[in-house]
Amino acid sequence: MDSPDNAKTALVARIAEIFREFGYEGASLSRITEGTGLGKGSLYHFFPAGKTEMAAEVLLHIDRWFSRRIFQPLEQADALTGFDDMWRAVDDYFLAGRRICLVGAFAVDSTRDRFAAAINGYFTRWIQALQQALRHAGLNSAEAAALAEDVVAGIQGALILARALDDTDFFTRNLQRLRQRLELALVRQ
Amino acid sequence: MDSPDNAKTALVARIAEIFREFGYEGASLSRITEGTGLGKGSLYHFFPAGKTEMAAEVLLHIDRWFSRRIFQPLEQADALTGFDDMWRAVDDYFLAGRRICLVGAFAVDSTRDRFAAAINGYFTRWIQALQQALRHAGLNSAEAAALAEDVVAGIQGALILARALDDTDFFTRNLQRLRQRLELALVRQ
DNA sequence: GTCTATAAAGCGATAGAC
DNA sequence: GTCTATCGCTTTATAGAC
Repeated sequence: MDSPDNAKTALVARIAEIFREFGYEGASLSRITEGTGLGKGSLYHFFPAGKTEMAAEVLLHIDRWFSRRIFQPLEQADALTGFDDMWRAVDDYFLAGRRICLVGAFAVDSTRDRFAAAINGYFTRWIQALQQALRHAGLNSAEAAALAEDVVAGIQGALILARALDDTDFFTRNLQRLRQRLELALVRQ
Repeated sequence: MDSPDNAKTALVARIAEIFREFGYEGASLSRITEGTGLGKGSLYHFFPAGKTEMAAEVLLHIDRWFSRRIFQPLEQADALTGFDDMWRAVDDYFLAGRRICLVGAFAVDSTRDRFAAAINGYFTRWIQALQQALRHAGLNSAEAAALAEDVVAGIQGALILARALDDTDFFTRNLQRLRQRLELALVRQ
C-alpha cells in the first residue's frame, strides 16, 4: 500500500493535477511544492531532471491508465464490451467534463515539441484501437476510420467547450450524442 | 494604411501569433519583444497594463474577426449563404489546421479565469448563431442545438488532434465530414 | 514613440545539513 | 528522504534619456 512505488505513483498523480490546472509553463516548482507538500529538494530527489521529467512521468502515468481502461479493451477483438468500457472510462476519467485532457492541453502550444512522441502515440493508439474495434463489429474500414476520428476529436472538443462555457452538462450531453452515433452505426450495419 | 489604428491592429495580430505559439504563460515579454521587433518600452506604451492587456486586446481582435466573418453572416436570418461563409472563414482562419484556436487554448488552463467572459462569449455566440441559422433553415430547435454544438466542438477537437498528430489532413477531412453532416441535415428536413 | 538601464520578484536548479 | 539556503537567470514592470 505504502511501498515506494505506490508513493511515487501517488505523487505523479498529484503533480498531474497541477499541470492540468496551470499548464506546463504555468506549473511552477513553487506551485508544485505547494500542491504536493514536498520541498524542492524532495522533488529533485524523485525527479532528478526536474520539471521535464515530472511531465514525462505524468504522460507515462496517463498512458498506462488509458491502456488498461480503454486501449486494451478496444484492442481485444472478440470483446464488444470494449465500447462500454471506453464510455465508462471516459466518464470516470474526465469527471463529467470537470477535468481536462492533459495530453490535448500539451498538444496545443510549444509544450508539444518537448513531448511530441508521447502526445502523438496517445491519440494514434486511441483512434486506431477504436477503429479496429469498429471494424470487428462489422463496419467497413472507411466508416470505422471516420467514426473513430469523430469520436476522439469530439471528446476533445467537448472537454474544451465544457471548460470554456463552465458547463459540465455540455460535456455530458455531447458525450451522450457521440455514444448514440457510435451505437447507431453498429446497429445499422 | 499606416494610420496609428492600423499599426496597432497589426501589432495585436502579431502578438496573437506569439500567444498561439507559446500559450499565455509561455509568451514572455522577451519573446514578444523578439517577435514584434519592439522594445519593452514601446510595448508598455501601447499596452500600459502589460501582458494582460495584450491578451485582452488579442481576444477582442479575434472576436471582431469572427463577428464579421462568421457570427454576423449566420445571424442574418434570411441568408442561407451563412453556412458557406462559415466554412470558408474557418478554413481561412485556421489555415487547414496549422493554426490553433487561441480562445480554446486559453480555456484549457487557469488562463481561463483571467478572460472567462471573453472566452465564454466567443463560444456562446458561435453556437447560438449557428443554432439560429439551422432553425431558420428548417431544423427543429433540438436538432439545431445538437448539431450546432457538435460542429463547434468538432472543430475544436479537430484542431487539437491535427496538432497532436502533426497532420493537417486530419483537420481538413474532419472539417469536411462536419460540413457533410450539416448539409445532410439541411436536405433531410 | 522607441530605446537602454534597472528594479523587484519569481524561475528552475543545486548544495549541503540533518 | 526532506529540508533550508542559495545560485544564476529570467520574469514583469518601471524610469528616464532621446
